[in-house]
Amino acid sequence: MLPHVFTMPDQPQAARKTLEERNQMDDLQRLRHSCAHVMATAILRIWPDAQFAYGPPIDHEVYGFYYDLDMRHRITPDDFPAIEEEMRKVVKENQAFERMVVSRQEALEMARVGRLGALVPRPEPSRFKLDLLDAIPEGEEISIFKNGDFWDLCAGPHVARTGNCKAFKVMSVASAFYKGDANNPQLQRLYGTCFKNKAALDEHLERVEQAKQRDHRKLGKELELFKIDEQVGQGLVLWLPNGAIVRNELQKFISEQLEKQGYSQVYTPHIGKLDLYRTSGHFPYYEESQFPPIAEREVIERLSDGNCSCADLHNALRSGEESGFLLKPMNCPHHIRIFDSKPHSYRDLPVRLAEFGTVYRWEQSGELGGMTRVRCFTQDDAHLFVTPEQLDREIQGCLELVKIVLGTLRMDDYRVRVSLRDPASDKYVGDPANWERAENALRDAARSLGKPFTEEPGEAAFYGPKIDFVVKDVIGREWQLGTVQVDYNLPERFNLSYIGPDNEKHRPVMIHRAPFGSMERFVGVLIEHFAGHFPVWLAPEQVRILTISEKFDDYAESIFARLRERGVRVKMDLASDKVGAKIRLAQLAKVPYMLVLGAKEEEQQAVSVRHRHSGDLGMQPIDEFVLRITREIAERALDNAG
RNA sequence: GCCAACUUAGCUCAGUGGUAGAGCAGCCGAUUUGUAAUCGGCCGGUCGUCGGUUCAAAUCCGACAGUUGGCUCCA
Repeated sequence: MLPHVFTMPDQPQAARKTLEERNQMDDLQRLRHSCAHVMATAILRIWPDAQFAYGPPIDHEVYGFYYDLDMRHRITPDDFPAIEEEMRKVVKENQAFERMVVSRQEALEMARVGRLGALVPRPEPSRFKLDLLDAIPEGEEISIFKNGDFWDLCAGPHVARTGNCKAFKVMSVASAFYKGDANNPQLQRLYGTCFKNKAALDEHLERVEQAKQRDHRKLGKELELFKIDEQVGQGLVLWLPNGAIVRNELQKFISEQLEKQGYSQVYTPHIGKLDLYRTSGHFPYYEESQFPPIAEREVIERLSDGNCSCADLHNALRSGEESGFLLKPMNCPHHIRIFDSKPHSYRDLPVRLAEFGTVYRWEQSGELGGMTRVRCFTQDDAHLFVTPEQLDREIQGCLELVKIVLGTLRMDDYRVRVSLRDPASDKYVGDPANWERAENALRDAARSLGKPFTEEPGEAAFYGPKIDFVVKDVIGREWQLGTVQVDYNLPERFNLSYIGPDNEKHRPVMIHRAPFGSMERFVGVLIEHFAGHFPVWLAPEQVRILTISEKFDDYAESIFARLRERGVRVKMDLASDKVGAKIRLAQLAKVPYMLVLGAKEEEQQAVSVRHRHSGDLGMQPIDEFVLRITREIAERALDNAG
């Protein structure tokens, strides 16, 4: 479950737009596309052997376009100034973008003599352009765009002159497989962006810089929320005390909601027998994304005595000849065995089994990062066993939960994706009528969220349709958080049943749902959502007491005790610093409330309250503050000041 | 997994072939302070690891590990 989603710029094939779509390309895209040509021109002047592939404008938070290329020189960020310098010259030359329609023959000839994506004919053919030409359907118009000496196979459209690309920046260099296929060679991908004017560019760069300040990896370190330790392992999150508080509060909150919705919470072990996952189909089908199986000591010893190799052991486990265990990649098999531990009447249904269940997946090393892509994570998982008639209502219930929790955190910047089956394919299990019903139920549920959603036929799993919640991180990457999936497959595989009113056995339908995905990813996204300024109920440190001088240590102790007794997470700063310094530290630690204590306060049994956003709130009786903060915590209120 | 860049004190970073530096944090002392940095001292690193080149390596080369940006993958 929990597919991680990564959406990047349109891949070439998908990018083949119709003429109409291209005409609708907005001004900014047109400008950026033109800037990509300016960049290519500049690169060729510096490195004449560059072979260009694709160079589209993209819809991305940070980047505005890229151009994929291949050449001997490896571009590094040190090269950016020189590239930009050369680009400025091209802009200054104010070359006209000229469109020229050619026949396929003519285009092929240009590519053969290396004239496309080039300043002059070259000994080497324009190999990517040749390939690109192949992809253009017969009968479609083929156009060449020229600016100065640079000729490129390009559908356009472009701005009038290179002089329009006034405000640009080369942003980043990375690599990309040609045509997005891992079997193809890797090209250098140079990202850049371009705006109408310098002010707009500067504003954009400033925004990108601001966004980086909220990166959960940076804040996670600064606020001591979590760490990933080299000695523990890649992709294995250590929740530090502060992060653990945030997670705990969230889990408490979610648990409360689960109770209200009639869920039963369960606990299950982190491993299970291989046979369990054979039944579920997870092993060895998804083998490459699981940690390798665990063999029993007795088996290892017996086989080693017979000179058995690692490969033999592996094969014996794989084939089932020997038994072993698997770190669980999903919680459903365990929950299914709980459901199946006794017979069920239709009157018992729905059975809703919930667990903050920890799962392990072998993600590729290059994909790991922060808390958003890890190898061990805890899902806010649950499995609902329902009759077909109950499906609609239960799906609705799942979305209710999402609405409540995301609403409380005011996280409304997500998109909803409904994944449906591909009508043309026959890979799907389960009765088509049931699918129809489930898809309608999911669609209705999505509609009830009151947010725009996309329907994506062909994206459903083979076992059932689903609805996903997708959010963006600070650098524009999309991550899937929650998911609600209907499953017709596992009840079959485990031969689940309930006794219906007709006294016959019936097959239940399962719903997998993890409304926030994993605690790791959710908290990672949450850190960025709040920029580390957690609302009081989530804040690891809710109040910090700052004394004016050591004379007030005793008074501080009494306030401290008072707050702690009421369950408030409070700390004291009794150092001999000035208040200004103490405030600075508390602000940097993003503590929501600071209580400044001096002579005035002690005299009147009061506290001077400072809020991290609103500043000095003045002096108030301690009782009043206790009331204020405990209410704020109980209500799970957000900072008014944001 | 692939391509590239990066890895120096707990943190942020300087140091490009000649015996390791700063600020912050920590500790000690002085100061007793009113809403975003009081002053001074001390402690702290076999420069990611291993190997190579060199009279000499944080610095050059290689392998490995980790991080970052992409690509690929993601039940």
